[in-house]
Amino acid sequence: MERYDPKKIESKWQAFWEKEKAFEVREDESKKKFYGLIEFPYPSGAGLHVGHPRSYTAMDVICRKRRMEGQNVLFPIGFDAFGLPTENFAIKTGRPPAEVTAENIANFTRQLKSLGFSFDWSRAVDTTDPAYYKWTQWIFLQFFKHGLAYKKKQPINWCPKDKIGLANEEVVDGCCERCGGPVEKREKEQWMLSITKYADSLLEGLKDVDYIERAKVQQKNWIGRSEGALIGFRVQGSGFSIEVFTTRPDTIFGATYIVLAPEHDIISKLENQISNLSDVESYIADARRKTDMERSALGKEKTGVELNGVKAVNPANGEEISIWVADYVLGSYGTGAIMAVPAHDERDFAFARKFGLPIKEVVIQQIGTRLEDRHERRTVRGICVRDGKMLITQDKRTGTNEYILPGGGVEEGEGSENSLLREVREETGYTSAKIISSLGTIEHNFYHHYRKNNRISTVSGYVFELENDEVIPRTREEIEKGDFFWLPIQEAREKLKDSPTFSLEVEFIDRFLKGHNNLFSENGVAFNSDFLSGLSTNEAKEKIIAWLEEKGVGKRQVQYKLRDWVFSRQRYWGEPIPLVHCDVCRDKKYNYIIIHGFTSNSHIGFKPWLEKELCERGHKVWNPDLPNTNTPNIDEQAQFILDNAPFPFDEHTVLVGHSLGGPVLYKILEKIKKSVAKAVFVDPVIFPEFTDVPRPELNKSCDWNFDWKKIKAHVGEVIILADANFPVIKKEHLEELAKNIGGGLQIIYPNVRHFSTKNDAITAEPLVLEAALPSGWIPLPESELPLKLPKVEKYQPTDTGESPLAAMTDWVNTICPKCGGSAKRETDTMPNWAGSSWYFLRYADPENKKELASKKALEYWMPVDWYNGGMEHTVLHLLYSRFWNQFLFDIGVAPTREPYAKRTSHGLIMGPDGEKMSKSRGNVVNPDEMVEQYGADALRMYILFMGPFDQPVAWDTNGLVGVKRFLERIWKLQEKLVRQEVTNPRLLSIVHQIIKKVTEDVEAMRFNTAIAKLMELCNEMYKSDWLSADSYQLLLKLLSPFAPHIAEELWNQTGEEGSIAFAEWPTYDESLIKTDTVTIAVQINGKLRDTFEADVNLSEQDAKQIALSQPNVAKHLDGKAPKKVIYVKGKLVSIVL
RNA sequence: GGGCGAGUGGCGGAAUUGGUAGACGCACUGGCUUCAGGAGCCAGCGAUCGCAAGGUCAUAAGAGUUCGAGUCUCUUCUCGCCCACCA
Repeated sequence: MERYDPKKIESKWQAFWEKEKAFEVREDESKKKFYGLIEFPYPSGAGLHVGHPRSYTAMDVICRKRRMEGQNVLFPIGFDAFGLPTENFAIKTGRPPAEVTAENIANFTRQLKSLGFSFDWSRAVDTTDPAYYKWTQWIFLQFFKHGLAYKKKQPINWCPKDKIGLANEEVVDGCCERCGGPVEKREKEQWMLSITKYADSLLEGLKDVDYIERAKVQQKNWIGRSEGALIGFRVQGSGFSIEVFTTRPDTIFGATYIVLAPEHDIISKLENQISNLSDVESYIADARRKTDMERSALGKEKTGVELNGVKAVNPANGEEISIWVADYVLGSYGTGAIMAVPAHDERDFAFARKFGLPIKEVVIQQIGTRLEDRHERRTVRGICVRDGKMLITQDKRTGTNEYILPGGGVEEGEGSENSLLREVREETGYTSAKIISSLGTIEHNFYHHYRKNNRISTVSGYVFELENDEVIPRTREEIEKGDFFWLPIQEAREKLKDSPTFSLEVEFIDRFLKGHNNLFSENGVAFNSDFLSGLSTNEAKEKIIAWLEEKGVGKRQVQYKLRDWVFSRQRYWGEPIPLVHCDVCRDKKYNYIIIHGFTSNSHIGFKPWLEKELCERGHKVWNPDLPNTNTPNIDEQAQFILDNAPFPFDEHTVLVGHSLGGPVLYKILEKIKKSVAKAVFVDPVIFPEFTDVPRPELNKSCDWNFDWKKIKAHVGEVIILADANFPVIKKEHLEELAKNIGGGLQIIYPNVRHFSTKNDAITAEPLVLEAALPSGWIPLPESELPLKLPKVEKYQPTDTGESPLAAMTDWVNTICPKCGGSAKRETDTMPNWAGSSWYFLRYADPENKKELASKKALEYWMPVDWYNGGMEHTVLHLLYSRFWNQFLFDIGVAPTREPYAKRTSHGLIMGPDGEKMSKSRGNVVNPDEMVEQYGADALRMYILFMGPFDQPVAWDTNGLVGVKRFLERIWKLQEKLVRQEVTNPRLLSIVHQIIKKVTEDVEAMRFNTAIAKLMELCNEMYKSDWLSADSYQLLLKLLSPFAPHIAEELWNQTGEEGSIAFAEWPTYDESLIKTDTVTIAVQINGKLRDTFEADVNLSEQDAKQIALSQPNVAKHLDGKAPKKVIYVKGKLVSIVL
């Protein structure tokens, strides 16, 4: 027998797999497919470190096992190669990033291949390859054409060190995620992707996928959906109204002031009225200078300035309230303004306390359930403490001698504070009680034992002090009623605790002990709130929203924490954004025709407004009334427009059709000869099918048969706007229209439902105007993709923050693809996230030159069945790639809405010192050295054996010795091989147990225990003098996913031809797992005293008898008769003495 | 502050989900073998009492449920991760 020499056999089998193309796959309908995915690496100059392969090895084991189970396995690999480190390296050395990247990829490839992963290398992708990023650019253009990419000037996070704009997501604690330096705010025009439009869809999709719970929770938190209301607060003496978002509209009666974020733009509009403008302005300037970090520093004192001279009006009660600016309100969330309810919000409370603002209690805690037939009362309770003791009264009338707090009913016309002082005097005789603080109000529902009725009592609690010990004599009645004591506080609490009747008193004592400060931020019962009083928080929310909507001062609103995605980078090493800016196109004047809908006309809704806005910008507009509007004839209406239009239908014309104007527009487009510049469809009808009521007039209005080919040919740009909240026109129809006509569908939130009005009002719809106006941003035609990165001299971003591409005037100056005039290219590039947001789709068909991947391949392989990656990517990468996939699904490119059916995460591998591996710490372990010393198989096994897969573990090279020894023992087992068929029943049973365990453990990613079992099996085989070839081969098969090289070699040496990678995965036989005898434990009073061997089918009676007769048991019984004997079948006998 | 997770030998970690705690591996100790070894083989290895048989105590701490708890419930402590003025 030769020695086990990993170096020799590993290179041998790697060459074999490569030559045989063993792991290359194609679509095969006859087999069940399995798509296993790992996060493709960023090919850094440092090469692979020992942490990278954890995920790859795990997924390789799973894929190899699935292959042996007969599945058609796609296990691809690629490189996410755009990124800052390479660019920074280029800046330092002047070497082109493409060249450096190619070298790094070659090195990574060599390293990955040396570990024996069963990747399909023929499908490797590289995000920096123009053949790949052509499709990244193509997807961006689809976003653009569907109105989901827009440019916006806004404050962005700017890292002065990296000279790069950062997405909110990349800022951690106010510092740059990459370099750790502080982040500043800068105003910059940025390309944005409207991920917020997919917020609900991204949330919804989580329900159908199998992700580890943590990933789901993190995604949910990141999206941060909250339901509440938008409420307008009129500003006194101005035409303005401040809109606030709140999740607690039920507390509106307690809103005692308004707070604006320093960024809020209404402040400048109110300038004339603000009497302390300079104070306000300097506060705002201060806030702006501060970083997010400073503004949100933990436990920071609240700061703020009142806007003197202006007041807002609380729409619920008409009260005048003050307006403040404070940086505890964020400009970027909600409306950038809040209604402050200090009694029920911690932050508002702190602010109100600091600035002495009124605190009004409008929600109270509820104790007990309300009962029918009840008596309502207002009562008070007081806590008086002195020297660690508190004052307690005892009610003798009930016969139960119950303890209570001093207090009682509030008389008509008496303040609750006064009534407490009166009650104290009557019950105890103390005359010098003085109230020092409030404990809030509680609604108490209970049965009154003495009065024998149900009570609903609104109880106010107070803390009072006795200024001296003066006492007056109590009345006879009072003395008979009860007595009073001083009890230690805890003792008093104990006395009250046990009776449910006194949960109110206990709550007040607890509030007192916790230093209750009159803040109650939980749900409860509305109080002092006019028509809301008495309603539960949820009922009150519903009622007030309905009320606000009816009054027209507010509405229901869903708000997200998720912000749109800043998609621009002012960098070189990224995908160029394939747009040009053309001033000529932007400034061009058009002729507009506006076509109204069913039962409408030209002078209501958004149409007159749109006409005015367009005319003001120098365009010409024809906004006619159509004939036969109430019983429409679409063909006639189209003809009417064709006959009467004051403009020719050509490249200078833009058509806008609303609702039933849509079909009119299709008919016009069918008939015209030349192509018009643009068509804007506003909630257009496509089929006369509606989700609410039938509209028979519309069925008859035309043949509903349109020649989409012609229509498409007669229009340049198409935009379809749909009201997200208008279900009557089906979204599927709109999607179909978008597909037929090749236009962008934008699902939006117009100001008015269906962009129309019930009455004759004129409404503004800025989104319609935006869609109708010419844009200066012109997409490159798809035939011009990829737009390749030009070669530049310098990779350093400019100090103004522009991309190095901006200096390439030859490249920047170009021709407008639309008008042929001179235009400028966009010089921003895409962020790193772009290429990795869709790579899993490209793997399905990586060579495709016509599409990002063929429909057929995508339909076969998608979704990814199992995606494993790092915990650090469960928020952003996962969210972004789900967003892209959902969008691609919506435009008919991706076959499934969700890209990943299952997502798991591995724990990081730390350096030997327990710290995160990094070059700067000098604790990086290089896999090359490990392979050299111990072999790839040992390295793979150790990576999986070192600890639970989902938890971080520190690297320990010593541990490798153990698995290396194990492999050597496997190798040496050959010596025990005998050729003839032999059976060893004990071993056979163990083998089958282990097949079961390993099969289950691999699926559950419990690799450490799977390997432990393989070691056990090996040890068992070692104990035996001889070993059958069958058993040995079973072991080899189980081993092969973990240590494929040695498994191939030994498989071969046992006389098998071909690769073990496609041998059949062993199945276990449940009947063989069961053994004839079992060890039964005997416990006495829960302590193990003895064990005995017995037949599995031992009867209960026999088991008990044998147990009792065991020598050691008898000794412990000591002649006593057991009280009870319990038998757990096949496991133990438990004897109770 | 909020959410999630975890605390078991000298170390990494097992424990059929309520049933013999410490599988498997590392390190360590003793013995055998070898020219040699970061090699192999055999044995031991939670603490404690005992020559031993055997006993007692042990899964962060404390209480509870149970014939029986590492596992379930409550309280407390410690650590890790993520989020954090999100109205």
